[in-house]
Amino acid sequence: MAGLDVQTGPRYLAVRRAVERWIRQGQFPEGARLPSEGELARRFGCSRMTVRQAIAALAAEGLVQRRHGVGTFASRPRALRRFWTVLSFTEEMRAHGVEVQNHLLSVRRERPSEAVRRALALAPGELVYRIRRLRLVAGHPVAYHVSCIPVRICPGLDGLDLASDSLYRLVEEHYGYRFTRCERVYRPVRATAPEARLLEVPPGTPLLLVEGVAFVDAGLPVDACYEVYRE
Amino acid sequence: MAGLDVQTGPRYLAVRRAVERWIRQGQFPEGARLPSEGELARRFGCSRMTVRQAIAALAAEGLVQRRHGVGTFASRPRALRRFWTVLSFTEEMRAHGVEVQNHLLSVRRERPSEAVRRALALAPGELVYRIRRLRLVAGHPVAYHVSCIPVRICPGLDGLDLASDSLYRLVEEHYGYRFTRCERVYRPVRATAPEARLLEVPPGTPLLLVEGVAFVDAGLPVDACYEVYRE
DNA sequence: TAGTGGTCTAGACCACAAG
DNA sequence: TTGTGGTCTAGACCACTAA
Repeated sequence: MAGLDVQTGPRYLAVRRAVERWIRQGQFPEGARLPSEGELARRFGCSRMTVRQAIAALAAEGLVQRRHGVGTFASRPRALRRFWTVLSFTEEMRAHGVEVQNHLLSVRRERPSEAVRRALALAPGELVYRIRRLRLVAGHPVAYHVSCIPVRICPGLDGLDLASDSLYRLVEEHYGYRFTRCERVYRPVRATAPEARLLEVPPGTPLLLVEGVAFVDAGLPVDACYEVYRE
Repeated sequence: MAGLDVQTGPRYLAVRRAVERWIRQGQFPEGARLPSEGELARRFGCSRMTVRQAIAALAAEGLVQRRHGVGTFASRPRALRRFWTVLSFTEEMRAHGVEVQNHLLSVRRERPSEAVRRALALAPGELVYRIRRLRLVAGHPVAYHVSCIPVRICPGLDGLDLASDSLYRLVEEHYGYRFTRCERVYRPVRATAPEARLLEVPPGTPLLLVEGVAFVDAGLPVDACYEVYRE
């Protein structure tokens, strides 16, 4: 009658399944308002707290959105955008509800290393901005990040607000590029002395090294980066 | 007296802050059992449901682990192990509390494509196991995955239970290897007709393509994989 | 003002794990 | 058997939003 499953198990899971079915089968298309919690409780013949438990699970999954004082709305299942956002650490963490502080250690015009020169296909003698940052979560350092970006491609990058915004977003907005591809290598390393100091771990602690290159539309390599992660 | 904040706001947030502080400051080191929910309710002068709301939030964050019938235990903020587990989709999803079903489409001994042959540094004429799988979350396909593993390195792989376990875990356990490095390329593609059919999207839908090679200790390439993700 | 979600209570019984 | 977390109730009042 109310659409509850015949299946056994906790009542809130039955409610959850029922509401999920409504949304997935299109009875509540994206953006539509669901019945209020009180109404659902009445329909399913359970208490409002039980309905809330079901709805909370769906909200955590991204299948519904709750708006205080307004209602609960059908939404899209967010699936696995995680991999996209490998491109942008800051945005990924924000999407997970984790506050990230980017502490800018330094940004300098430098002569690139041979590896970076090759990765970015630079002409001999060409300079890069070398951007060193520390990523902090809840005040604790979690990663040390070095990006190298050709001065020719992003002139004046050192004058922008690198501390507070996502580097990739900044490059996209100020220089009109769009990152579309990246290559990454993941491998374990042990913390060097300076890395250990920055990340507040003993030297030699196992870290994850991620090295990579990010490309924009035309296949142009724009960022050669080096990161080490704690944990 | 119970360590509740002076700060304003919902009571469950005060409880949450207090318990979080206990753990972060080491009063409950990793693995230690926290007071029971009833005990916490008594200490904080609130109902058990309020304590549960606080603990649920910490559990979602990974700062505590709950074990039915046993207790609640301090854990490590999981920080960013995400990147490690790029190596194993199944394990990563499980760690996030998402049930993944691996639907085995086929596993066959095949002659590899030229690209795979190069990636795996195969001798001419060498064969690979080509493992085609569909990843399902909540019954819906989210990714199509093709792995190629040299028959020489993992003989008899086609006889193992590829459907129910993580492929990498299986290889590590049965053949004594340990995956330590992987290379990945991420880029957007449009769904081909067969991919569209498998992932239940219209052909041409934007997908994320991840191509890569995974290596074991000695630097030996063991898996050349190709995956496309919805969304 | 009316209706919504957000918080909270003081109980209850069940399922699970371990001694 | 004991103690834990898991589920559930039938209310209550608050905070927010929109009419």
